[in-house]
Amino acid sequence: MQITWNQQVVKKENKTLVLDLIMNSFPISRADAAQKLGLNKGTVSSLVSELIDEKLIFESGPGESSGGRRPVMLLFNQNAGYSIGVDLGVNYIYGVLTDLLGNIILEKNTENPGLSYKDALREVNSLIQELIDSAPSSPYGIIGIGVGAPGIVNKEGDVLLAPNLGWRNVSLKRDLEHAFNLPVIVENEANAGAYGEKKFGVGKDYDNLIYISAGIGIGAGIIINGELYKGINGYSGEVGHMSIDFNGPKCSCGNNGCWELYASEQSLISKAGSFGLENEMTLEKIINLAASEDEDALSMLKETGRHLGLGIINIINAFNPKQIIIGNRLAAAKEWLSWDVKQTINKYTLPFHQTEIDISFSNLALPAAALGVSAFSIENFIKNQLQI
Amino acid sequence: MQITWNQQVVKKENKTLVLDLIMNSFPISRADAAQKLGLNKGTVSSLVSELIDEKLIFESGPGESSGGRRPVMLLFNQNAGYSIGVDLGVNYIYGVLTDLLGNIILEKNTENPGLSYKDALREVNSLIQELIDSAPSSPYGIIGIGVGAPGIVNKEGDVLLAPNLGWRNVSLKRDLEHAFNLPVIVENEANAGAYGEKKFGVGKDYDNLIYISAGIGIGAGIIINGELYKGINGYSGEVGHMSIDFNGPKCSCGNNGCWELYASEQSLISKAGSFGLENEMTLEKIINLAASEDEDALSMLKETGRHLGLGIINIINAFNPKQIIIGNRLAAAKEWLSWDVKQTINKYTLPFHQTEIDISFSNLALPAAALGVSAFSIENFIKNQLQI
DNA sequence: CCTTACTTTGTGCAATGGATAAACAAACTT
DNA sequence: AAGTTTGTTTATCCATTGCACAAAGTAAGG
Repeated sequence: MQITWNQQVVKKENKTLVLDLIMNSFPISRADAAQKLGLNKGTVSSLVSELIDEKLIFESGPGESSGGRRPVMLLFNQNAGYSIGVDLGVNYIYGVLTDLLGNIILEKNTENPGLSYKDALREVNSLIQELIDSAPSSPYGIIGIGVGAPGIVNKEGDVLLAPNLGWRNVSLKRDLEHAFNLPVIVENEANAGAYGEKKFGVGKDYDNLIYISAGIGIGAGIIINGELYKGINGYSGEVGHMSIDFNGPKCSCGNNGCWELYASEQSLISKAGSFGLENEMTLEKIINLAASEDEDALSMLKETGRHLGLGIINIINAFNPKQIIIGNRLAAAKEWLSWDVKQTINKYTLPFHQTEIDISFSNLALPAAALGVSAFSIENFIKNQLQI
Repeated sequence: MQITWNQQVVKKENKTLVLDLIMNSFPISRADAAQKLGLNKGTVSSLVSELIDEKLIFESGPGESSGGRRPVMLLFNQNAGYSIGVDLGVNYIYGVLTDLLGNIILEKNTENPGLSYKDALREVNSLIQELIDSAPSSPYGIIGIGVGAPGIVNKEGDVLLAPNLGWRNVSLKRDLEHAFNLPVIVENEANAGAYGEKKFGVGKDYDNLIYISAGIGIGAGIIINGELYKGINGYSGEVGHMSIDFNGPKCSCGNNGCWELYASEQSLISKAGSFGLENEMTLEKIINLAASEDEDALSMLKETGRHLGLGIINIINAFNPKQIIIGNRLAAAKEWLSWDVKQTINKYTLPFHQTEIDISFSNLALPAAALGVSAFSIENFIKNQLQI
């Protein structure tokens, strides 16, 4: 049995169009919406009155006249409910409570939670509970929880492997759903970041982009036609284990010369060792050294930039995206990486690709991963809400 | 102004569903179609009668009774029109005339046409004209022409660069449209092959696959959710220039250690040189040597298989597809490549990927590229036909 | 300041057209 | 003869549309 098409579907789709328009270009009048969407004024009026009944939008009062009757402006009711987004890091848990437009209402951070799944889950639960407790009252309450996790996540929301946390086959989504009785979405951290950047960050203007999450390891989130592409099982974007040197050193994954051995935070720290710098090196220390013009730090970063660029070239050749966003921890070193990344790409990419591609870095002030998963929850909620 | 939804759209979509069903599972009765699609019997009856009027389907007579009145079976009118697909190779032009189901009615081959664009275009024109002239008469006649070309093709159907033909910036689509006054589609050869395999070949059962066209160079066609993914400009799938060894030899593209320096037909022939085999080596000669158990040929092929596998691992990690199809010239050496390709992938891929992925080779009896572009033309035609 | 003509906004209502359910006729099986 | 299956017909439902219209504004002239 297939999806069939009938008038109910038409109505649902048109209602979605109207709501999307109000969400994206507010305030807007009924007449303006009708004209922009190509729908009849009456149709828009009737859909709008339903949306008002459902408390998803509201009338904000009269707008400016353009030579006739003053329009009644419509606003999306961003406080109709609240969403929670959690970025589950290796040594932190960061959570946000957002309104339905993704504006941050409240943020909470837990440093150095226990590594074991049991401990981490307890911390995540208590952080989420705090966020829930401090949410303002609203028609729909908390509409869902999104979590970004640093590992391989299947389409059922199980974390199959999170090497840096030592987790294997944990049913994170199911456990959280049981704890809170709310819709839960669990996504790979790179996918979450990709969507966060696409909705709220430097990827706002593009619908085809690839977000490179360069942290301890490297992962990628792939946005095609404005939607996350997850592959057949949800494992797409494992570009950290793309080999760029098949004669290179062994990687933990079994392959040789994986990209993340050359261009991740981990690799940068290892390079520090070979440069004879002190042990216990961190990305922050390296950046500080570079800021004070330390020659070794500068050339380590230059090399990392070149290696980042080499992998990005491979990605560009395969996907032909409109934009590449470099995010996560290494984005903090933008100032020292950017030139070498772009130079490498310009030098070694087919000329056709170069003219049109945009290479950007994340703005670290934006918690892209947490906002991305929060946005997923919001979209699910709205889709379900308009279902009938 | 956006696309808006109304009853006409509903009708068009339902009509498409009915026609698709009849195209894919024929013969089928009205009642059966209604049940399978979840549409009302009356709706199906009315859509079917329109499709019959448009000569896209016809009644083939009574079928088997299942305990009551015998059904009237419906068939897709595969002879309502004919489509042309051309595979433009480096030293051949191969064209097919197909019915609307992609069955080959006639094939024509031109060996060693002139290399210059002017010469090749003249040969292509005359081959297409011959196919047109021998098409049976039909309600819609020739419904379109598809061409697969070995090079970088943008979304406007210009061949921007075909290194092995020496073409640069030729407006192939426009020139053919002017010559025949028919809808023309020009696609990259790998994209054409991918779609051909997906529709008619070993990819029939899958909707997420990557076709590796391993010929003189290497390209890939990417099928996501049953549709060709072309990237923002149409340049996706340039995986031949994915570097698998950034310290490796220089490639003509400017990069180092590109995959096609290790795993293409060209590279295999070069390897022959380093093994001290005679000059003027060809893939066919190497295969013949391997068939007679020549040690050098066997180990050359083994190495090529391993190198093929290494690049495929990178592709799997990035895309997480359901299937990889190795096609074009090197597929002829399947017997000597298959084991090493699969072995390499098993050894070096993350275990999650391994369980579910299907690694296949093209069946060379199937002219995938020509059939793929022919299928594109057919789909365009049907989409336009149902537009009103 | 008032009047008049014109614009723009938003609602109400009949018409349109496509899907649906149910009744029904035709054709077949048991 | 009774029951089944197929395909058509008919009345009904429902969402969009176009148009009329009321409400609420602007602009210009006296």
